[in-house]
Amino acid sequence: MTMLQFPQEEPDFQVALSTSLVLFGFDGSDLQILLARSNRPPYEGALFLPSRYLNKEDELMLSARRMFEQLFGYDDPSMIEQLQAFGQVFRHPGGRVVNIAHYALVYKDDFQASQWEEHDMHWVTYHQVPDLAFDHNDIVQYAKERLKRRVKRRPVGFRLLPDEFTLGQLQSLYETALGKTFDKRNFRKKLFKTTLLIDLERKADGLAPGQHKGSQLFTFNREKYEKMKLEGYDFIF
Amino acid sequence: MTMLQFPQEEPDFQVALSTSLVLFGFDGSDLQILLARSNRPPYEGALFLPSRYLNKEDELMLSARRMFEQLFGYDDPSMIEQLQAFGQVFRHPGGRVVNIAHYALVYKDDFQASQWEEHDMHWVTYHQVPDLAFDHNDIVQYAKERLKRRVKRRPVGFRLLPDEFTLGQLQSLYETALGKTFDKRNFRKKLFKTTLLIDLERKADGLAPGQHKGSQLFTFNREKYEKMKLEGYDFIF
DNA sequence: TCAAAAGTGTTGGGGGTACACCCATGC
DNA sequence: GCATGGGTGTACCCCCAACACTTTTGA
Repeated sequence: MTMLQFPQEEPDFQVALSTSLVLFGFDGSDLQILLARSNRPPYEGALFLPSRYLNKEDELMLSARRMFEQLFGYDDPSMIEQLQAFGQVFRHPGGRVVNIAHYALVYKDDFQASQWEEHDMHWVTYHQVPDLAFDHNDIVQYAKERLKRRVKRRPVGFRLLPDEFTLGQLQSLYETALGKTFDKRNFRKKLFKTTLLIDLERKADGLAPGQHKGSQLFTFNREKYEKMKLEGYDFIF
Repeated sequence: MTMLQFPQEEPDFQVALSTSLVLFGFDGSDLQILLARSNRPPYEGALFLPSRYLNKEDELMLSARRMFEQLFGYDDPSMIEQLQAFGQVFRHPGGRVVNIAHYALVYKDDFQASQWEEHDMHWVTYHQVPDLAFDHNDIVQYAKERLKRRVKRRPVGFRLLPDEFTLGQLQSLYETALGKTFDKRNFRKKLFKTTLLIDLERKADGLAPGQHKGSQLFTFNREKYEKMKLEGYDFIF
């Protein structure tokens, strides 16, 4: 009880780990979060975050990566980040389960729609997350705050957008994630100043979701961003 | 393996949890981190963060709070924050141990020195953390980044300082935590603008550690800070 | 023709940064 | 007397915020 030394008393090897994944997606207009609905008793009908157990020998991110791969068809660990451990998890009849929550940003077109129907998975809009099972609302809340911080410091927004996007889409994404509105002219000036946008010198045909026909198309300057990351940069929104 | 549903296969109740605590302190001049040295085989001589196991029924922060109480003689959970779970922990012969790391900010005078000698605990300066056992260097690194973010957004620095402090102490703390230097005049202007400092209209007697005799003494305006927190505020350093 | 989104410049104010000298204290 | 830290004001520049109208498109 009063030990601060190694080796201490014996560890208590009776805890299980689960992972929940907060997936942020962008459908062209709106920021969304992926939820699943249980189709089996006793939780039938309940909404929750995509979740799995970890085996005791698994690396902490493994379940999140497996889920990601299952939903998207490929494995890209660079998109997944740990949030933190949540201890107030549902009481499993078998014992203590601690949830190590993760989040990831995705462009929705990558999705394997077949997976979702089978598991009754749905996107809900960022502002309309309903009551979830267990402590998953807390996790979503924490993930939103993390996203906010990330969007402020890094141009992560580009991860959510399709390769070619309009400034209207970009602004709408920033406004949702940061919870405020921007003046259109000032927003554009600020973004251009970063020199991270490449003007594709083409206009949208209006077929892609969320793109207004006639809007100028842009893409993200990845090489420049990589160089800026090496040099250290200031990007505060 | 491909389940995304509750209930899933059975959880694996064979993991143990430990907690490590990164304690940042300020001795009047320097930012420091508390380390322990093992005095028993097989880890004898190794340096590590103060750490404990969690019992399976414990709330996640409990061990961190107990350690804090043991070292300081009182329990103040508002000072402790979870960092995240670290999975690459030392291999315990008995099985998998996941470390849920926490950090806290303290003013060193609160410390119960008797506790330390018994457990061979020492403050090391922020910039001179040696090689630690297990993955504790990773945890320290993560904690430093978290501290940096917190210092930028909240006036947490005041938690580390004694009730009465000089502007020199405050600036030195900010410079260490943020890893850069500030112009003295600009630093003062910026701090005064926040109106979070109260001029005590007294000068330091030079007896308190790190205080230059003759320096003006200040204290932190807690009421104002509480009000600002409610209203939401912008404090970016 | 009407509604919704795109596109486009200027101005004023505030905040950040750069910069130098004198005073008080302790050794 | 010398070194160390304390204390003070100004000028410039950049960035941010506020602000309105015309054009294009689709319904």
